[in-house]
Amino acid sequence: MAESKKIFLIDGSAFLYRAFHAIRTLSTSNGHPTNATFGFTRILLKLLKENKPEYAVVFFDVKGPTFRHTMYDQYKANRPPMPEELAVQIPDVKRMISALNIPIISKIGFEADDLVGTYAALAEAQGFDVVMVTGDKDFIQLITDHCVLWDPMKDTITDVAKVQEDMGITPIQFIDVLGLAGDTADNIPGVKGVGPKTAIKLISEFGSIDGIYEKIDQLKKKKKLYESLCASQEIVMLSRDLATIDRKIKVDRPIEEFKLPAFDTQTAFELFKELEFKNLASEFAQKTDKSKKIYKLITLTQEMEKLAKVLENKGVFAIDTETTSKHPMEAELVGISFSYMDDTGFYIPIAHTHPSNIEQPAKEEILRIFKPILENPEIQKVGQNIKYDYIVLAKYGIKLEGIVFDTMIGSHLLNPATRGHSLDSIAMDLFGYKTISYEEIAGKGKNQIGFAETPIEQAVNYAAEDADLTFMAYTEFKKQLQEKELLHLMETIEVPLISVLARMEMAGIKVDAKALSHLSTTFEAEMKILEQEIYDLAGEEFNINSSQQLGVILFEKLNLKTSKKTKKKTGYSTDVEVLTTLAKTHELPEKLLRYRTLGKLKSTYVESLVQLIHTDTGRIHTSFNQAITVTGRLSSSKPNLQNIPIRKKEGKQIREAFIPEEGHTLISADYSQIELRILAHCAEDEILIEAFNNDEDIHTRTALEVFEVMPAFITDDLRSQAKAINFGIVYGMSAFRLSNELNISRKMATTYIDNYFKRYAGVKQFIDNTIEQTHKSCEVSTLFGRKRRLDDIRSSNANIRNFAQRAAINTPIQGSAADLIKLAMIQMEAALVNNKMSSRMLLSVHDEIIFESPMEEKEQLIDLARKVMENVTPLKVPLKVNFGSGGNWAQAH
DNA sequence: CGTCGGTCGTAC
DNA sequence: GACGTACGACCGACGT
Repeated sequence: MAESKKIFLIDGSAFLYRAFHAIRTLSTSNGHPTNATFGFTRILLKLLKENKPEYAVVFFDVKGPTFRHTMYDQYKANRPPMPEELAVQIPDVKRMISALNIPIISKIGFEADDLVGTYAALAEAQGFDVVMVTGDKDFIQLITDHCVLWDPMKDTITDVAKVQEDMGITPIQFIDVLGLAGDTADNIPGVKGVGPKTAIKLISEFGSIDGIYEKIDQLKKKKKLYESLCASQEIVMLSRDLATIDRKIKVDRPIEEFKLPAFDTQTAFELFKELEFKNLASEFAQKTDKSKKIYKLITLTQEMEKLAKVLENKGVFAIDTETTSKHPMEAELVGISFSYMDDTGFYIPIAHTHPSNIEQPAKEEILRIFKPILENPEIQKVGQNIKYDYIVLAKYGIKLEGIVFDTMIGSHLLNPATRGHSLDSIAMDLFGYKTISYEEIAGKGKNQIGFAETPIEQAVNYAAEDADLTFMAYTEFKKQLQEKELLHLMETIEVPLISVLARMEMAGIKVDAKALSHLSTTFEAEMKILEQEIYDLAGEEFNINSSQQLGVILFEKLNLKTSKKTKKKTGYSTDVEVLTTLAKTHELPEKLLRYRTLGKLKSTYVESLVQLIHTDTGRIHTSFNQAITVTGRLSSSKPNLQNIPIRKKEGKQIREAFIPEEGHTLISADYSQIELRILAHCAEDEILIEAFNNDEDIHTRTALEVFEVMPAFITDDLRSQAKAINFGIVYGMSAFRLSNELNISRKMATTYIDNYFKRYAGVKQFIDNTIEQTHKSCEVSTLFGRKRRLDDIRSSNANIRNFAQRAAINTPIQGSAADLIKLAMIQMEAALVNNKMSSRMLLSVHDEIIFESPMEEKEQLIDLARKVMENVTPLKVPLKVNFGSGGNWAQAH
């Protein structure tokens, strides 16, 4: 069967708007919006990929009046002007279409619709099968046996049969449907009280508008409809004419011109890179020319000594270790690579197991030659996540000194909002360079091998490339950080912190494995009982952990009253708030809450903690990440030791399993009200400053100010309400949220907040200023110069904008606190060394540092930590640190 | 069998 | 819609 040729006619104007609204705010790092361009690109790529069209063309409306305006001066009169953020993207969209080598057509006085209609007719006449690519229902009228409509966003195809099936009419009759129903978006009136449904019904019954008016008497019994039809006959005719797509406009480009040439991947790549569509850029990247790269295998003693000499003379180089594991505490060295110059790299294999003729140098020999350089603080080292290499090398008795830069952290400081600062993405971003993937040398899936099993010949290029790119990225990032005034933060906080964190991770924290196993058994036993009770109450067995199944049981089977939907409206919410309410009327929710509490503790904490106890050290070694959070806080993972329970009784038992080494004690040093103190400093608020200067209880003070009562009347309850307000302020809380939190009326909550801002006028001023400034610069910064872009603050979507406004308030506060405690950690580490103490820093939990101290050093540690931490940096209010100590983490707190 | 979005819950 | 920042367990849909 001969395939006829296919052409895709794309309704560009419609997709511009749809893409703009479908995709949330998206912009380049300098604030240029790209959401519409991105959405449009996705549609076109989907089209190209799935349909591999031979012919295609994109049509756009032209700004200015069309023949429809001549027919009807109110045409589209209620259409608001195109949003500025969309308008500025039109050139990008057109460049993108051109980069994909798809022709663009528009014609003065006509809309994209008419061009589609005309070319559809032309193409069909020339024997094409036509696919109209649009989501606009107006195009239904153009559907024929050889012309269908495809909505790529919903992925639906509408043809003659589908129209018949859905509406019982022919496509051409749809014009009359539009004539009757009108179109509010285009300001076409239609018949009053007649919507699409009635219109379809009428047309399928009478065949056409003319048919209706010929037999209008039949409708007399439906008085209202009859009257409005009679009253608007003229309008209907006009509406019908306006809705009719012109299929015969004069066009000059022959269809043969819409035959698509293969498009230029390079141009597309350049454009995607410019627009910062990273995934697309990476997809379109050509294999970068690797011919100028010089990667060398080094195995002989002589070569190693020569390399060591060069590294020493250069004074700065990149280092990367290849190992057997992603977890540095588990990792064994397999090789080391170095680079001191763009486009070069050296690899020294150490422990490859793949059979080979290459003789690997002896480990002792390598260490002997390179140890002096690696430990020399005068010789500068840069790395990609160099904390990892620090820990690995430490295991081999090498104390890496002279760390001056980390490209992962550099990438994050420049763009904290993006996840993924891997060397691969950095290389792509900076140089459009596609690195050798690990899969390429080690395979993927379950067949993947460890690095040690890879052949040395392949490992050389992979490993040397890493060092090379790290060195190149270092040069570039350093320049960029300098330009953006971030280099100081890098050099005074982030870099010195690297080795501090490395030592904390190596130290780890001791856990009582027996206590944890005991907890596990206890929890499990109670859960087992609860499980059966829940099944009995439900009358059937189901997956208790599935909130979806639970929703059905609670709200459909037991008919309990639903109170809210889930955030994304995918089902019934069954969170703690809902279940607590339901617990008043039924036993099941109560049991479930208990089950959830225990399950959470068991699976998230007890079990994962036991698994992560290191076999050699018997301790838990978390990973602190410097390049994750948008505000500059650290994060902790594998395991996350920053969210170990503390508030509830059962949770506390988990904290009790964290214990000090024999003869030691755990000491917790906790910054008191760090965020509110920073707020006081930033806002220069008189009352806040005064309260902190007098070392007052800040929540009590807020209660006094907000509730306007005498000190003697401040109850515990009032104080905790004030506490909620204080927290809320830092997070930009609404009256809605506060009223929920405090279980008071919305009006009351508003009064409280008003009172707060009246009394704390400096805070009010600070918030207003911050939002205003951020709106201007699209950026916020912390006391120490850390920056976060907030393009969303200019969004036309109120939700997105409000979110950005709250982030604009919170980020300087949370971020400054993070900077401050990082600085404190750096100074503490130095102070411990200076005082030749054996106490160690183990953990940091945002406003708290955990130390492990020999019993006899406890008081000295507390004195020292107080001195260092409270004086870490001068603010307009004093800093205060609370200490606690004990035989486990719960006691220390 | 892996990935990914959604929901929930823990911390500061 | 409605309070900022994280990590991670589990479910269930979806793709390979």
